[in-house]
Amino acid sequence: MNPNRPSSNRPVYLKLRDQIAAAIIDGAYPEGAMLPSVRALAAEQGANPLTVAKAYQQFQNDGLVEVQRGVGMYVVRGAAERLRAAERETFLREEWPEIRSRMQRLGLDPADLAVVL
Amino acid sequence: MNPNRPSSNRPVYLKLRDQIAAAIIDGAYPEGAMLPSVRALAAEQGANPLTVAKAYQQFQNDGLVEVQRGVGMYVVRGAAERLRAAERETFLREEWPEIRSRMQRLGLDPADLAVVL
DNA sequence: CGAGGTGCATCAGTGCCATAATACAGCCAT
DNA sequence: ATGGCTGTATTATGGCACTGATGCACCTCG
Repeated sequence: MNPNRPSSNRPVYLKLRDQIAAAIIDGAYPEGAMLPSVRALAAEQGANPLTVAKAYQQFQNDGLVEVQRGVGMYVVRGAAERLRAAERETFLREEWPEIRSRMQRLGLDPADLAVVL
Repeated sequence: MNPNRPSSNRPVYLKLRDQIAAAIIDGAYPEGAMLPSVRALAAEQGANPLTVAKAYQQFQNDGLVEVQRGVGMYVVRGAAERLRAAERETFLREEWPEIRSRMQRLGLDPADLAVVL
């Protein structure tokens, strides 16, 4: 009834990007470590290597990942914290206001749902 | 830096749909009242009439709006509450879990942000 | 010097979205 | 009845995002 913002029909490269970002923040990809190669991650996720590359792209643009051509991509020092700070900033500025007003309209209170975990 | 879920580059017909839904829930389009005509709303919003029609489409499919051919479209009795209930349901089931875990990863607590209004 | 692993550029295909130009069917007030 | 308002169906078109297949440039290791 409501085709709103389901993560399902979201572009694959964005889902991958979120997933990788989460892995970096959580330390699943530690700083200094090498990321899975585009082909490896593509095979694992059942996606196209180029789609994975597109997901990786932003991280190197933002300087969170260092590319050694012919070798691989490595997580830069301080990437986790920088990434978290940046994501937090944009979340609060662009996403939360809409979510907040939307919940308000629906008669929901974030404080009540906070405990649900 | 983060092209995540900006309402900006969302399809027009979906933005219109959300906007109309909000107007119904808030009572800006009271029950029994006639909605703006496709052409009128299109002109006002600078969109194409067919795009507006596409936005209206779902509401009649869901029986929240009644069409009187040659006259206009009217908000059905009980539409506001039914709409709110449906949106609340899908929000809690599909959107909130992701938001919740995302905030958790970023070190944010919904309860803290609730007061900000 | 190859072999096999990297990332990356190029080109092509597909589908959704939005717009446009008409045209039609129904209702209503003048 | 006629003009003017409703929603709707049709067809075509341009743009853009997403995905995909292929091949090339680069590096490391044995």
